[in-house]
Amino acid sequence: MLFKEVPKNLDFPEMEHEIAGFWQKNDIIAKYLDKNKGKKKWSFQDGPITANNPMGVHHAWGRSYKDMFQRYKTMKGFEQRYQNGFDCQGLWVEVEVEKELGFKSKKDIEKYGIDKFVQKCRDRVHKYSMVQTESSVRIGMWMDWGEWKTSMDDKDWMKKSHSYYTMSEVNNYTIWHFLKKCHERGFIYEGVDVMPWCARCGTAISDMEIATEGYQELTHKGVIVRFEIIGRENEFFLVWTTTPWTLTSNTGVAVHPTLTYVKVKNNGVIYYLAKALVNVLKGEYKILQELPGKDLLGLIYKCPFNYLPAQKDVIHKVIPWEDITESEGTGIVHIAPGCGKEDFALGKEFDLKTIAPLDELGIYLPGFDWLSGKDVKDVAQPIIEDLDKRGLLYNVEDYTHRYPVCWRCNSELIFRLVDEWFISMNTLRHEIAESAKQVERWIPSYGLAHELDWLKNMADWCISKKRYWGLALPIWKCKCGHFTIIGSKEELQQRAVEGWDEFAGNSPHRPWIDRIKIKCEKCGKLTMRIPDVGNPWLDAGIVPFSTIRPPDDMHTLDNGYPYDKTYWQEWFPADLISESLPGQFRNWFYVILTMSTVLEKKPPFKVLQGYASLHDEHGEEMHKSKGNAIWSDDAAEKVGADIMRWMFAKHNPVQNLNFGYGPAKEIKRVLLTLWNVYSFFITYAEIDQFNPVNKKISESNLRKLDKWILSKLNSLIEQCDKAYDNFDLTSVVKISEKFFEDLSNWYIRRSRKRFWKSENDIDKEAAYLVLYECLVKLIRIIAPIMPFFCEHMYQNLVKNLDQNAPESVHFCDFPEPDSKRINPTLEQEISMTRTIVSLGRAARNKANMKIRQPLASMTINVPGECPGLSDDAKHTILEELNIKTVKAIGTDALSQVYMFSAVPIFDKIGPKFAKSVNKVGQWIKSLSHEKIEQLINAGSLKGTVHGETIAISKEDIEIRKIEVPGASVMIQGDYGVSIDTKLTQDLEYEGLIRELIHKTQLMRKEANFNLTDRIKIFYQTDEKLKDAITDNLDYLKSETLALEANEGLQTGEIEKTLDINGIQAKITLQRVSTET
RNA sequence: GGGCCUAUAGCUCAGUUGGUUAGAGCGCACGCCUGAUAAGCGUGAGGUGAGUGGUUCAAUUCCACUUAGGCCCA
Repeated sequence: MLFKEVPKNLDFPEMEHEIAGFWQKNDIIAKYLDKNKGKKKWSFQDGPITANNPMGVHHAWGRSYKDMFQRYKTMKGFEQRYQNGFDCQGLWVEVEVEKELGFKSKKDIEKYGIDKFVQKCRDRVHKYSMVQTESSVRIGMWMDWGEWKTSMDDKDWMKKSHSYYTMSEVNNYTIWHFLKKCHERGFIYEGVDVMPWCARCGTAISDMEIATEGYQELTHKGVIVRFEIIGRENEFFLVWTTTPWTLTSNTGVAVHPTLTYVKVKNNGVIYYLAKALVNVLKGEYKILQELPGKDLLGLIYKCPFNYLPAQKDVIHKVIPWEDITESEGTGIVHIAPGCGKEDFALGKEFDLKTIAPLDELGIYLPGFDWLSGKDVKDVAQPIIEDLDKRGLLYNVEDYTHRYPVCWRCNSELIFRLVDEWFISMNTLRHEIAESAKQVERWIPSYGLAHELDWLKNMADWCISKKRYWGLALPIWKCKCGHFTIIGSKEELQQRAVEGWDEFAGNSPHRPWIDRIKIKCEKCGKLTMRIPDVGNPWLDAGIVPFSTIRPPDDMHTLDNGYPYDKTYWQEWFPADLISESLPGQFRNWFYVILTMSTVLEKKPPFKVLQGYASLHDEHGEEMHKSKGNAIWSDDAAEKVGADIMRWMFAKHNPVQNLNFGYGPAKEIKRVLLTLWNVYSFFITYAEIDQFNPVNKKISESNLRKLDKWILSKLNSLIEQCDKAYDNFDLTSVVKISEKFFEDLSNWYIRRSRKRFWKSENDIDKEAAYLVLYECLVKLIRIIAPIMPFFCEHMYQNLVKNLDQNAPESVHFCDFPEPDSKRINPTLEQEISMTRTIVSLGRAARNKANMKIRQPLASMTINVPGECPGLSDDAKHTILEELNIKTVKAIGTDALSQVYMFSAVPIFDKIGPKFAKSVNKVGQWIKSLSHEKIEQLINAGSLKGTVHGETIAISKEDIEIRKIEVPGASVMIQGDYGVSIDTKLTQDLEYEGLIRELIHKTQLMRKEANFNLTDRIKIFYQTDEKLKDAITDNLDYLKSETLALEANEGLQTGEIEKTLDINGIQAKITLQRVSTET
């Protein structure tokens, strides 16, 4: 056996497991990683995946891109780092561990012990990084994984894995270095701000984190409250809010200075509100006065909760605010600077008092009377009742709006005044924008505009989190107010006055790091580290600096940035990053640009390739809670990794991808075309014992068809190379699929007889060699996209025969196109031939003439500039269409098959002929072809209708072309085909015989005869078919392998009554001999 | 309110120096092939290219505005 037999229908997952076994057994991945050592470098920077859960199909999408780009560059001979990265620290891991342990709040964590909790977080990362590595390998992602199946109590597991981990010492200390640089430029400050806050997690949620799923449609109480104006009797502001709990901290109201407000009398009371919003009033009202908002400025009022101790001595003012809209509420906006972001900013600007009512778990602080100690979640209704009791409630209604929720635990966020640490973006934002502009290419190109928009609008970066598992912010703050930022482990050791011994040997995490005390530079007192941990985007943002270090020594502090930049410089900046678009402009892209700008004043990547979101097959977002999420492993086992990868690559990355098993089936069908080609080749090459080793394609033996497919093949190589180089996988897939189609539906279909014939001549060998060439080149083109499938074919087609060939298709170079083979003229000729054939089929379809019925002749119309049809092309067309001759070919060949007919345009002839219009219309319809030609040539035509002479012009009629009887015509552009549908007796008889042969073959199959069994045919039918059989007896016998065909009835293996083009025929088949 | 993206067949989407007649897959209908066969192939129907205006000899393509949807920000 030359080749391994291949199954007719490919089971992708099964094949992939077999190939994965082969790779493992022969250490293929390691050899692949080594292949280009010492050659020119191409640098890919992996954005870390959070090692917190199994991989979803959305991860598989992105990771497939990363793998495909790197594989292509490997085939092009570049040395790469193949470094994968895991994101480890942050709230998302904590939340999962809390769930595991059944914790409800931060108190549970403190009770459990921070050290144990942190260890649990570490373990989770360890576990899921292994799970994700396995899933990545399953989908064919070849990275430098190192040793990754480590036991949970292996202390060195992180070193054994070659992936980077953002919780590593190296990563954390490099962030310290960055923060110190920021501090040296004065960017770091501790600020008070109102932040979105999750009371369950007990932490601020940064702007960056309120992502798409950070909002939910929620219903709250919208209340309208009366604010009594001081110094004006019986006059009130009407103020609307959806967060009654914030009324306790109200210190002002805002009006739009130029909008029109009204003073109205309603139920005997005077109210103020925006004119456009008077429909909120209940009952009758009378407008007493219209006034611009600015006329209300300077008034003071009684806050509804002025009895609370926290409100003591507060003056409540009216202030201007231009962002007020007339779309909802009352146009007078309640301002609580301690409970809202804009409120806080306005409060600062207009010197309002700030009252912060809640502690970090959302409980009212002392000073709020009956509310103190109550949970903010539970106070809306009591507050409304309290207001009502005191006569201050004007109205209350349900109000549904999009409201921010915690993106991890789904709790409603509140806005809370907090002390957090920030990096100021005042000057930095411009520098980052400059870096962004230096990026060579954003794919898609709108990326730069998008990033710049974010940079223009973003707030200062809040880097602190009041949590446990994360970067220990290296900030030691003294009671005197001074703070110190430590930039490295070394510096920490030098500065440590207490606690170093306890800390040494641990990673720079809580709680160990918190033991260390240093001396305040200013007052000399011992100071503690602030308890906050870092925002996790610090962790991911530093990786262009912290992770580019010698792969055999990833964890030594001083052999990489910033101590020893030798290795780092060879790989920085990255040639490519590839990540999901929607969130990353304000996340990863933003933070790596920021950190790189501070550290190196330039962008850390040259090209960014981004992609949209993955949805389910109905276009819905995937959520675990919704039940429509799909794990990568499940998808791989169900449809196969290569099918997923092909689907991913085919998709336009800017669009959301709808992933599902339905779409996967479509992909499989396309790939089965290629599989069928391969399986066809194997089947026949095996029969003929065709061995391509040491054989070369000889130009002189090639047919036109061979030259054509070789031209297509080399165009394909050229175009795919270009597309890959452009990171445009969509094009690679689309033009490859077109090639599968050309190869299968034209090259093989037209070449079948060459493979079937019994003699092994040079023509047959040429066909084998050409098909072989196409297959082995093709698999090298698409190997980066379908590593398993291509490996399978490679092993069977190449390695199986040639021990000197590279061990794996993934060690092969990307094919070089042979431009001499590319022949556009030939490609055009075949394309023309195929167009004509398809028109011929359409014409047959229209006339209801199946291919089996031979026809006498056809006429072909071709465009003027076309060089005419070669004999070869003509022959192909006739054979494909089962037609005897071509009657005419030319630019005007179809003129004879059409007749003109005219249809009156009544709009035109109506006014001309008034009452006789119907008669004229009939006359027009009856005009002959020749008369219409006259009309066309002369522009007008005279005639007699009911004794009257009339004249019509060209414009009065619509000219239609109709086919002459006996022809069926199809036109497409300048191409046209007319087939002669008239049947002579010979043609009819031949058609009958072919129908009979076809049905006899079906009977042979049904009777389970072997392909080579000889038979006898007995028939009983009418005269016409009998004549037809007599006339074509030899043909019938040779096609059906019949020794005899006789009239009469006999018993046999199978007997049937057939319908042969409407003629009944009783047929019996007898088997005469059988070969085994 | 500002920025970005999108709008093409029932569905999912292609379509560039602006140029005859806007394409594909799926689905649907009809059919072909029967030596790749629990496969393969073809043909057909289906479009006022979201709307309006502009630039141009010519606009799905360029520009402006409007509408609808999506994303980001305020």
